[in-house]
Amino acid sequence: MATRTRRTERREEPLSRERIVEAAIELLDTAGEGGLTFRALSERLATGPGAIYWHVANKGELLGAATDAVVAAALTVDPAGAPPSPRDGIRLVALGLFEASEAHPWLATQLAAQLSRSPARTVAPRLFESIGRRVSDLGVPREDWFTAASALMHYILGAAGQNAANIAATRSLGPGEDRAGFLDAVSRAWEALDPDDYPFTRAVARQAREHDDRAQFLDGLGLVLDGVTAAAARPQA
Amino acid sequence: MATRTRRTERREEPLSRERIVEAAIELLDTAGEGGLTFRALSERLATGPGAIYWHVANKGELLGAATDAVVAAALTVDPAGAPPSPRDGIRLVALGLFEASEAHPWLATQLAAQLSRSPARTVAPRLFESIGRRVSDLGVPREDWFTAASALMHYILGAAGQNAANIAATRSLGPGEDRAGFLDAVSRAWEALDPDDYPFTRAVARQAREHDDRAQFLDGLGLVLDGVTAAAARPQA
DNA sequence: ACCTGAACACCGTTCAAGT
DNA sequence: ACCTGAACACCGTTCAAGT
Repeated sequence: MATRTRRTERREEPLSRERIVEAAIELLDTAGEGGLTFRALSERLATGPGAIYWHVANKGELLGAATDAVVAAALTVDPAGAPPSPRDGIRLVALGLFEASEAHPWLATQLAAQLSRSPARTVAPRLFESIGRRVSDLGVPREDWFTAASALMHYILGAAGQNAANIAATRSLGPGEDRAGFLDAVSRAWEALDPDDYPFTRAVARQAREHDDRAQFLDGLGLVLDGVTAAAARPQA
Repeated sequence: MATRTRRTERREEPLSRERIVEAAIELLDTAGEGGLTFRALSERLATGPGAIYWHVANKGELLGAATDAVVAAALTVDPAGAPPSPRDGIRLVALGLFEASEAHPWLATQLAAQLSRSPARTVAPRLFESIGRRVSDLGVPREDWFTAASALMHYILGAAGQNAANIAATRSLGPGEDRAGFLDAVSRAWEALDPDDYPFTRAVARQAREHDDRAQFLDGLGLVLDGVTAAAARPQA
C-alpha cells in the first residue's frame, strides 16, 4: 500500500519482526505458498536464514503473523460515513475479506487453520466477532446465533478459498493467461462433458463463463443472509 | 473399509497405481498432510522411492488421485431405497462429504484446489453436478442455478474445511486429547475474552462448547437451503 | 515393462561463533 | 542483543543400471 521502490536489498534499518512479516507477505503474493522460503526471505532482507529465527519462532508462526496482518488490514477499511445496516455491514466485511483473498490467494487456507487455534487472541476471531455482532443485530434469536454466524463464516471462507484456488489455477497456466481466458477454458471443458452424466454442469457452462466473481460472491452471500433472516422471522424451531 | 491386518509390508502382488493411492490415503489419514512422503510411502510399500514414479507422475497427481478416490467413495453411499426429495438429496450428499472430510482431514483443502482444474474429468465436478441437479429440481429459476449451486458448494466446502482444521488442531494438542476437550478449551478461551471487544463471541461460547458438529453442519445447510428456496419462490430479481 | 537406489538441488531448523 | 553462515536431517525428483 505504501510507496516503495526497492527490489531486493534494503539495508540500513535493522531486521524486525514487522519487516520480516512484510517481506513474507510479498513473497507469498508473488511466488505463492511454495515460494515462502527462509532462504528466499533472507536474501530479500539481505541477511542469513538464521537471523530470521531470532525474531520468529518458526515458519508456522510466520504464516500466522502474515495472515493476521492481512486480515487486520482488510477489516479496517470501514470506519468513515454513517454506520451501515447489519446486512450491509456483513456485506462489507465479507467483501473486504473476499478482496483480500483475491490479492493474497494464500489467505483463505491460512485463515481456516487460524480460526481453530485455541489461543484466540489473534485477528481471526475478530472476524467471527465482526460477523456475529451484526447477526445478533439482525434479530436472529439468541439460540441460533452460533449456527447463523458459523454458516456465514463457512460460506465466506469457502467462496474465498474457491476463488483463491481459481486464481492460482489461472496463474499456473502461464503468465500471459488472465481470468477471462481461464473462465473460457473451464466453460469450454464443461460444455464438452457427457450430456447424460453432466446435464446441469453443461447447462450452467455459459453462466460460468460470463459471471463476475465479486457480484456472484455477493449474490451467494445474499442467499445465505436470506436464510438467516428467514429463520429470524420464524417463531420457534 | 475392507478388513486388513498388515502393518508395513505387503510383498507378493506387484506395485500398482491403485495400491499406491490406497497407501497414500492411509498415510495422509494417520500422519497428516506433511506425513505423505515418497520415502514413507515406499517404505510402506516395501520398495524404493523411484518405483512410485513409474506409476505416478508426481506428488500433485498422487494427491489428486487420493482426493478423487475418497470423494468417489463418499458419493456412492446413496443408491438404495426410494429417491429422496431434492432437499434431502442435497443433505445426503453434503453429509457424505462432511463425514468423509472428518475421516480424511486433508480432503477439503485438496478438493477446493481440485475443483478449479480445467480438465474437468476428475470426480470433483461430479460433486458439483450432484448438488446442481437437485438445485434445479428444487424449482430454482434457471438464471439462478449457477449462483445457488455455487453457494451450496461454498458453504459445504467451507464448513468441511473448518471442521477438518478443528480436527487437526485437536490432534496437535496430543494423542490423548479428544474433541470434547478441545471444544472445552476453545470455549474457555472465548469466555476469557475482553467483554468490550468480544461480546458476541463470549455470548456464544457456551453454544460452541455444547454443539454437535454434524447437527450444526446440517442446521447451517438448512439456512442456506432456505435462502435458495426463498429465491425460488420469489417472482423475479 | 518394471524396479532399485544413489545422487541432486532444495528445504526448515539449529547452533557455535562473532559483533 | 542481534546477526552470520556452516551444518544436519529431510524432502521431491531424476536416472543410470539392473531384472
